[in-house]
This record gives sequence, C-alpha cells and structure tokens, in this order.
Amino acid sequence: MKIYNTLSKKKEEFIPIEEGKVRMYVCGPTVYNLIHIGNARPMIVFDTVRRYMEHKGYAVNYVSNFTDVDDKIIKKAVEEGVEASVISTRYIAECKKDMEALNVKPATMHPLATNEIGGMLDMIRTLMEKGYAYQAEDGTVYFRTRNFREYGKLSHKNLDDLQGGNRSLLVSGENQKEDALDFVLWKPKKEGEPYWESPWCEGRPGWHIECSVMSKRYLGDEIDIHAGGEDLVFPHHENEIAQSEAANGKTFAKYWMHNAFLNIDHKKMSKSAGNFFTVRDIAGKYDLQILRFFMLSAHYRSPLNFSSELMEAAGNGYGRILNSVDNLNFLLQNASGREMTEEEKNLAKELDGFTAKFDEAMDDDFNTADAIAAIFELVKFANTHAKESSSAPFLGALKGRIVELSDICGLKVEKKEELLDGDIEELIAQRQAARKAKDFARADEIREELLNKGILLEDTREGVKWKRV
RNA sequence: GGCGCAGUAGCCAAGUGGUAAGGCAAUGGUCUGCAACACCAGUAUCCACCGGUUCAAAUCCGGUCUGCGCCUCCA
Repeated sequence: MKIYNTLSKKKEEFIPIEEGKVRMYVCGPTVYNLIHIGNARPMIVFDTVRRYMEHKGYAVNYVSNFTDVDDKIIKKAVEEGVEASVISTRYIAECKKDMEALNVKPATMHPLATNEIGGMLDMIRTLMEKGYAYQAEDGTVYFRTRNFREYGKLSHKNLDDLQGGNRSLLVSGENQKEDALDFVLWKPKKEGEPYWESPWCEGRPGWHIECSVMSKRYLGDEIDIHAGGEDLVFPHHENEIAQSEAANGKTFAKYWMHNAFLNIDHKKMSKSAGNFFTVRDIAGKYDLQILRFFMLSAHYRSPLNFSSELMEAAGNGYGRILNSVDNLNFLLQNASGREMTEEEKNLAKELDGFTAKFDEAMDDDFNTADAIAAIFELVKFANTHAKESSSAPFLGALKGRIVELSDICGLKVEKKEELLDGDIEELIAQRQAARKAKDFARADEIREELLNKGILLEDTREGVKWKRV
C-alpha cells in the first residue's frame, strides 16, 4: 500500500510502526457553527482510508479532535450571551449528526481540547525547560521557532522566505516576540473569556498545542499517519511537528496526508464570498450518500468543484449502483436455492478480478476514483449475468461483492425494506388488471397517480417493481 | 514578491514512458402496450500551446498561456 507523504512529496510504501496496527490522527473541526461541505471532505476521505485499512486487516486507532476553545467560539458565545461550552457542546452534537448521515464512522476517540489542558501545560513546561519556549512580559508563552532546526520540513518553506512574507508581523505590535516566526503556546485571558490557571498567567492555549498533546496522549509520541486539509500544512502542522519533536525528541508522524479543497465556482468557499454551504443545507436537497459518492469520485489530492449539476450527475451514477443491488434483491426473492451451475461457478470466479482492480486502485494512494470505476464494472457484470433463472447462491455472490466493495467506500447501497401501504398495493393490482384488459389509459392514470405519491413503477419481465423517488 | 498545484471528449474524472479506465449527458438498436430499468453499438488519430530528449511521451526536460492554492484564522 502506497501513501503520498507531504513530508517527502512522494508516494511511499506504508510500513506501520507496530505490525498490524495503525495510529492515525485527523485534525477535526472548530465547533462554532454547523460544519460546511468543505469540512466534510477530510471526514469522508480519511474515513475511507480508515475503512480500507481495516478491510486490509489493520487495527486502526483513529483519533480526531474537536477544537472547543477558540476566538470564534467565544465570539459566538458573547453574541448569544451564553458560556462558550454551550456553543461547543451544541455544535459537537450537530457535527456528529452530520457525520452519521455521511456514514462517517465515529473515531476511536474524539478528544476535546478543553479536557486536555493539563497535558498542554506539561508539554509547554517541557518546551521551556529545553529552551524551545519563553515567556513574554504579558505572560504569553511563545515557541522559539529558530531553535527547531527542521522547521519548514513539512511545508518545504525556507525560514528566511517566511521571514520576508511575515514582515508585517514585525511592525504589528507583537514586539514581545523574539522573532516574527515564533508562535503562541499559551496566551493571557481577556475579560470575559474562559481561562485556566497556569504557571505563566490565567489564560488559554494557542491553537497548535492541542493537537500535539492529544495525539501524544491517545496515540503515543510517534504515530503512523497525521492528516487534515491542505491548508493546515502551514502553519498548523508545521508547528505541531516543531512542538512535538522538540518536546518528545522523536519523529512525530511518519506519514502526513492532506486533502485538497472542495471549491465552489472553482474558488475556495468563504462566507464573505457567499459561496458557502453547510452539510445541513445539502442534506435538505440530496441524500448525503450522494455527497459522499461525489467526493470519492475524484482523487483526494485534487481540488474538486461543487455544483448542483455535478451533484445531479453524481446522484444518477450512484443510483445506478443502487438500482443494480435493488434488482438483485428482487431476483433473490424468488430465486431457486439450488447450487450454482458450472457456468455460474465460472462467472463467480471472475468476481475476484473486480476486487483485485479495486484493491489495486486503493493500494495506490487511495485512488477512490479508480476504485469506484471497478465497482461500476462489477455492476455491469452483475446486470449482464443476473437472470430470473439464476440460482440464489449466484445472485447472492453478485450482490455480496457489490455491497462489500461499496461498504469499504462507506457507501450504503442497499435500501431498507419498506412495506407498501395497502392502498398502494391495491392500486398496483388495479393497474395490472387494467393492463390485462388492455385499458392502458387507466393503467397510465394509476401509474401517474402513484408517481405523484413518490412511487415509481417499472414493468420488468419478472413482474412489477416499484421504488420511492 | 516567495513557494506550490493543475489544464485529458458536451460535463466530471482515472491514467505519469509503450500507444487514452469509469461515470453523467446525448445518439442508434434490443426489450416494453408506451415508459422506466437493463443490455448492445459507435462516440477524444488524440491529452492547453511551442520546442526538446527517446525506437516510443498525455506521461520526461525547457519555455509560453490560463486557472487555483499556501505564505494570515481556515478542512
């Protein structure tokens, strides 16, 4: 299995630190509002990475935080006149609802920054003892960036270039810093803000320290994979590396994975530009499984544009898979339980070819677009070979394989059993009678009536099928 | 200004040295009372443009144009 590592800018063979186990940390959202569809991309992508690794037999310890102390949360709390924790608790609950609807598995552990303050104080203390941090007059604790020799190794930036780019910082009043590149580990509280006691001042942690601490606590000093959106490469992940490696004296993470952005009108989403959708907005218009399918239909390291046209197309494509499974279920209802014929046995053997293509795609840095192509080829194979006369074991094998591969992508392809209302069954029977009597006008009238109730009829060789639309 | 990514059919999107996957849309056909679903068929002599390397390039190198991202909170 190969993974593109931002650190080396190359695809590298994945070798876990501990055989059979994967320790993985994914930076989670700041919970000051409903999550937007851009937040959903890393959730979906890295959930799929996790599912594939589990499919390959790894025990994955997957940790993803919620940042629940932050300026934006405090601002919202002030606006509503409530405690910051009221805001964060509310949006963590809403985020979990969205994740479930996206079929994103809960992490092994979802730590909260505010529960980890003690660990942050310990790490900051260690950094100060080692000379990597210092306290300014106002109590702020800064990381001494120049002391970490490898600073810039992830984002491939040169310290002097950064110095130039940040020139404005030097004159913006942060002159208590020794160096413009230094970043905050701990900052003093402002009036009305949540705060914690510390050896330096009553205050709260900087943004970067929480991930270093939570990763260390739940996964250890060295982990296999650290992941997040590409905008986190600098400064967030770069700073995490500096803090963790300076404090622990060990390599922080072996593989760094970053997803590209989800764009709207080929531009990054932003509230000010007005091109901004929450996951909840989209859920009102589409099944969120379609959003998941849409995101996996492109490579995670490529920018992906979002539009209603593309969602329609994705919905149609995803519907093709659902339709195939639905058809197999329909055939299975009356299929013979006899053994597979020789011909069926030979066809069943071909199923492994689709799995091989799927695995090959996923092994190559999680090429979900290619993996989904393999599922489509499998769907076509199933549609071509599944017949009314097929045996139940054969049909079951076809369906099982589609469901298995789709499930690795986190795509639900089997509809729940739904019972028809007695009225609707009666209408279908009336339409069949009308058709038999060649009263097609009446038959079409009934079909139209059912369509208006959201029931779409299909007359197949095997009988009348229906589905909700 | 510095660093980096991308440009493949109407649309989306794989493919990174050996002669263009897959999906959506559209067309013709089979099936159907008609539809829908499904299946079959054809559909890019060519991968932004210009030059170069090679027996061979969409794939490597150089340049041009265009779009985007990071350097500041951000998935």
